[in-house]
Amino acid sequence: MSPTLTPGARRILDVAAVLFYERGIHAVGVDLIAAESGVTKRTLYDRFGSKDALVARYLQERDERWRDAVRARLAALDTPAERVLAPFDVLVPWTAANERGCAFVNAFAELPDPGHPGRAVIADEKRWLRDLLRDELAAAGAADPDGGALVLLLLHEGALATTGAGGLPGAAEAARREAAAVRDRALTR
Amino acid sequence: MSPTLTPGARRILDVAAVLFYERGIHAVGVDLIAAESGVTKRTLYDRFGSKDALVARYLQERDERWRDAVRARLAALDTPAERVLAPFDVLVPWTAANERGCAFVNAFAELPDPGHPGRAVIADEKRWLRDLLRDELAAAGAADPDGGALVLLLLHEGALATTGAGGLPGAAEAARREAAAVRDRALTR
DNA sequence: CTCCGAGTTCACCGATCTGTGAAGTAAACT
DNA sequence: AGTTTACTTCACAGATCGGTGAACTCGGAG
Repeated sequence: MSPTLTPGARRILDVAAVLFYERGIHAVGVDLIAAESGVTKRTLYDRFGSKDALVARYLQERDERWRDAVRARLAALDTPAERVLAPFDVLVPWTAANERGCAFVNAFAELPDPGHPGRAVIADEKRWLRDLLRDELAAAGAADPDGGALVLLLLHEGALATTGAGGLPGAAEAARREAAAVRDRALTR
Repeated sequence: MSPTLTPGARRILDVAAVLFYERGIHAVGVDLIAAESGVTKRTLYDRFGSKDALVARYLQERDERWRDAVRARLAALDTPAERVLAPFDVLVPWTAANERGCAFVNAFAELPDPGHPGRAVIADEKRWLRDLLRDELAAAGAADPDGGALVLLLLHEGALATTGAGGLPGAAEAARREAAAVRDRALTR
């Protein structure tokens, strides 16, 4: 999938991922990214072309890492009912390690232009999760997979927002508990 | 509380509110705000002191407007059960008019410095809503007002995030329906 | 030996950023 | 008449922004 980054490009992307998430996209300049990567700005532009493209790559890689975590959790779960909660299982440790909320929501806040290459990545990420929740609910035999998936999505996104801007570290656990209750109601009825 | 803004300052704040929300805080410069307000940059600094202070004022005023809307809704509701849903009643038209998500979550994404004057406003806003939900649940006789308030908060914030970055305009209605179900369970048990 | 990819150094571009200093104007208030 | 309030004009500062051009080094592969 990704055409094997050069060592320098790898470092740039790792540094950019941390800085963009921790400090925001607009607040972090290419000069800082280059300096922190032990690389010149010239190399950054030779590898990525533009800051916008680098931002898109950052979001893309973060999306991949998160999907891999969800897929890994799914692979460890057998019963359809358990599988519905897989994203919430991942969410608990994820929010503990990422206290600045959802990187995609944050990026959305900073990228008002719908034509920005990063916007497509954001849209993909949200759609992927919603589709996954819907499919798992359907596989578990829920009466209204679409409606249920939307409610679970609300809880998921709410937990991310609430751990970030809300400053409530326990939000993910609460979201997981409530998600289980929503699932049970969707299955028994 | 607010010491009656001068006409110029009023225009500056109105323009800044739109631009900050639509395009982001870092992306909007003071030159643009001044120009769009029909005011010179000098006036902007004479009235507000700094961009950071202007940002804080923008958040503060938005917070006040939103609280007023919730309080107005509360004033029109009688039964304790209805009152619990007041923030969700406000949320439906609010999200329809503000398609770029929660201004406070967005601002949080752009203001990583905990010392920024805007951060206190963000924290206040979230706490106010959580306390209100808790108090209304308690007044309605809920068994666990704290736990219930957190779940309702998750749905509320989830709806805002999902209408914004998620691009799902119907999220607020779904959140309101689910909030009603959560409330009913909290009251009957 | 030669070529190429990866990365370096360094100077530079034009634009934009927040913020300030000094002086002047017009109207309203006392 | 005098003072205050609100705002203007204009020039300027210092930094930082994203992005580029040209030439150079170095190691590995053919």
